[in-house]
Amino acid sequence: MKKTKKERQLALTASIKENPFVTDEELSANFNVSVQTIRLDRMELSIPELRERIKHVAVKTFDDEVKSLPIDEVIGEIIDIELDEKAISLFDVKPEHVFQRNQIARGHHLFAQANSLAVAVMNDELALTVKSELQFLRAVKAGQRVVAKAQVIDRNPEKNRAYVKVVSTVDQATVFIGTFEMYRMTEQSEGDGN
Amino acid sequence: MKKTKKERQLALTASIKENPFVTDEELSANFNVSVQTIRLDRMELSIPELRERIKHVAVKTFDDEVKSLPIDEVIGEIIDIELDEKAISLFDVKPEHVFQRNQIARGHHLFAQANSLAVAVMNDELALTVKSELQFLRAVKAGQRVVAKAQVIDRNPEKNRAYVKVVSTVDQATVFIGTFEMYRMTEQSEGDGN
DNA sequence: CTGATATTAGTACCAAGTGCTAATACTGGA
DNA sequence: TCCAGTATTAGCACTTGGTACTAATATCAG
Repeated sequence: MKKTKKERQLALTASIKENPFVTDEELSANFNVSVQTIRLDRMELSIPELRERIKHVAVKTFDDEVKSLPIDEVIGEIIDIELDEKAISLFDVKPEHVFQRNQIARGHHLFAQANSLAVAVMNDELALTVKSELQFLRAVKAGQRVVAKAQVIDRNPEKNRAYVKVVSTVDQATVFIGTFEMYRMTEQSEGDGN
Repeated sequence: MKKTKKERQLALTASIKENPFVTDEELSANFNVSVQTIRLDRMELSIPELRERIKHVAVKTFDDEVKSLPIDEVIGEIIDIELDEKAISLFDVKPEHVFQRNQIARGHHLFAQANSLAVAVMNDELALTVKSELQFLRAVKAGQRVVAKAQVIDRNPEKNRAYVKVVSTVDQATVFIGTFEMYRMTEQSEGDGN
């Protein structure tokens, strides 16, 4: 049985977002409605026609040929944080994070999650990693969710240091342990003129 | 005065390369020839029509929109490698690798370069990092080129282990030192059924 | 001046639409 | 049950940026 207008329009939006190259005709076939209905839907949702959509995608790429995104600000999603104390982040391992050969996550992704969490938990203008010791205990595979828990275990205000321990687990099993010696830059004294 | 056919076709190719979004009509105006001439030129040069050109640009970007995020197979460019012995890679620090606040490179990029170099130097089907110790000695800024040198310093064939030391420098100054205990997986014995 | 090459013109057609009008279907409430 | 209002479908003219093809002119070289 057919979906309601609302459901269809939601699905339509999703469908086009996922594949901007789809024509009204294909959509009408997918949703078992007439092409006109699809057009009306697009109007209401103010989704431009195929050619415009494609053009936008193309222009976008043409523009940013420069930037080619790096790893994001924080790797993983921080779901809990108590500054200067502890923090937790989640990282979903996707196919692009693993070795093709055996689907095992590359070490630097686990490190990136842990390290950026260690940086985030510091209650400072900026924190830099000085030293770190890592143990990769268990292979993590694509599709798994890594939970990283960071804990500030020690501080040395005179030397502007803090020590953070990060334990990452998958389904309660520890897969990675890292300790980080962080250099904190709280003082704005030597800030730039900006 | 008008250009010869050859000149025009050269200019046309360049023109379209520079701006794939130009229509035949615009081109015909640019070169002071008829639209048909432009079409004939495109035929001879086998340059596809506007929409196809745009679509290709769009598809390209759409493709790498998916994969762009992961760090690539090897971070940095390997310029010299002696399997099981040593390897060297270059990594140019770009704006996207640094903290916005102070332009200092994020630790995980240095780690990623070093770690992937350590993996690469292993003469094995696959190598995984087991443990590692890192020192971030000096801040690296955007625009600098990091030279990472990996050296296999020890081996323990019975335990399938190897030890790799990576020293990264910028202008001869050491910025990062990492030691990696690697687990090697040479034996195909326990391979999956794939 | 002739023949080949180059250019222009014009027609029919296509895809993937927009914009508009009109008919039909469906659905909820008095 | 009927009626109003919303939803859906249909149909037609028109638009862009072309393709495919034919035919008429220009232009130039020997």
